[in-house]
Amino acid sequence: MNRNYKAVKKYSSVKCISSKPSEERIKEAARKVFLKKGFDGTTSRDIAEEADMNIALTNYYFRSKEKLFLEIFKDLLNLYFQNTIDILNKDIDFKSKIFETIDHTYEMVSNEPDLCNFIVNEVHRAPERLIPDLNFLRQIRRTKFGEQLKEEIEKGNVRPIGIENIVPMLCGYIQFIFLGKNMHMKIFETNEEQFDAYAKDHKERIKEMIVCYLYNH
Amino acid sequence: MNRNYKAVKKYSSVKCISSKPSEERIKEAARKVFLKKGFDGTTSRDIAEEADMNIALTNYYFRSKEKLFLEIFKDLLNLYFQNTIDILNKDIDFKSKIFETIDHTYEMVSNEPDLCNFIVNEVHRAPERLIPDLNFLRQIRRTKFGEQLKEEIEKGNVRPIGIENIVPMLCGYIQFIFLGKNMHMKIFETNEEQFDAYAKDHKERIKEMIVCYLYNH
DNA sequence: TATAGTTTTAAATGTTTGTTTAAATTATGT
DNA sequence: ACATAATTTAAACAAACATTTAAAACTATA
Repeated sequence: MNRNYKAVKKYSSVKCISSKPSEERIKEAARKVFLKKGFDGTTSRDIAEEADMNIALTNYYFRSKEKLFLEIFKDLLNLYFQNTIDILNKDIDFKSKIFETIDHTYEMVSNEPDLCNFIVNEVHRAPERLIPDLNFLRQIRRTKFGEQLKEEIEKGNVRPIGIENIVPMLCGYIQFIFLGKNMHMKIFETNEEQFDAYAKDHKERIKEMIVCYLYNH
Repeated sequence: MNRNYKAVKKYSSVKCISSKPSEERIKEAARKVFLKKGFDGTTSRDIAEEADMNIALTNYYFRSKEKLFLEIFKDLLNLYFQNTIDILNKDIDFKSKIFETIDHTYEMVSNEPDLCNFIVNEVHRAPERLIPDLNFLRQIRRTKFGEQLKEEIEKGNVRPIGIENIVPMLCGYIQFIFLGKNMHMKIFETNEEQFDAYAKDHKERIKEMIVCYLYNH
């Protein structure tokens, strides 16, 4: 008997294709459970149960819970950052880019409500997990948006401000609203629908506030 | 033998005084570990080790890990909200109150760097834990600051905005900066000292931004 | 259809988990 | 000093944990 066929990648990729559905099902289940419960709160059995598969398969395909987590984490880190970086590099004017970045962040956290909490918490608990993706993350420091910002400041249109201050404004402020969603709903006794309306309104306020701050100096 | 003397509170409080140091030591250790690792990431043995005490004592004094957590959680929820509520009820003018609230939030998260992440994450994972403290939390909806805001809006000084929109601006925006501290330090390759300077600068920007937004309409 | 390659399974591995036990120790009131 | 109450201890508990095993069940192909 030879275990870890898949894990050690001993055989041709052609053969592996046949295993794709199972491997994919585990990843999808793991993604779902990790997002909801975090690494510490998730057990291998949770994942197997969610995927409706034998417990041994998670280790057969991914060798360990940690390695499976790191694959999911990498994907989710991409989902969290990649589109934003792309928008910041787009060929549109400065102010539109501000609005689009805020809108995109709002859409992202609306569509994947646990993503923010997951990323923020897992990075906080174990920041060393970021190291393999550091080069990817550092892209945020060198975007077309950064050049545009510099231009606008030099022209005197926009007040002096660094990229490290403005990006959290575009991405973080609306994220915080969703990070504290449950808290907000309890305090203000609202349901999901009412919260969504509130968040949407708040998003527009953030846009106006940032523009107001940048252009009035 | 009679176990759970302390836990079931069968005997006079005079006797219990002698146990205070131990009970307190466990609470302090638990607070420290829970803050750092969260509920799921903390084991009873972590706490006992941190307190340098026998494992059985956590259950002797608090009956279960869950009950011990809920005591800590209650305290930390208070630390997270009480002072802010007090400031919002203070007898100072509207704009000073805005600045003081932001400054206080900044001090709070500086002094207890894990507090924000802890509250945000634990409430997200198990919002039902808030229920015993709901009345306390709802105080935020009825503060002197709310009345002052209404006045300022009626006078036409400040743009129309609800308490549910303005309080997250005062508390949440600076919190987000600290929630993503590790992420920020990795992306921008800064050390603790540099991050603190950045956060302090950003705090002042938030103040100016909010005032700019509220008073220019 | 025989065979080798691959996937899935039930069962077991040794740890670690939260919690409990009963005995040993310390403190208290008289 | 003594009896009783309270605290602390080492050891054990069953359950849950991540992971591994070896055999069984598939699948592809020659």
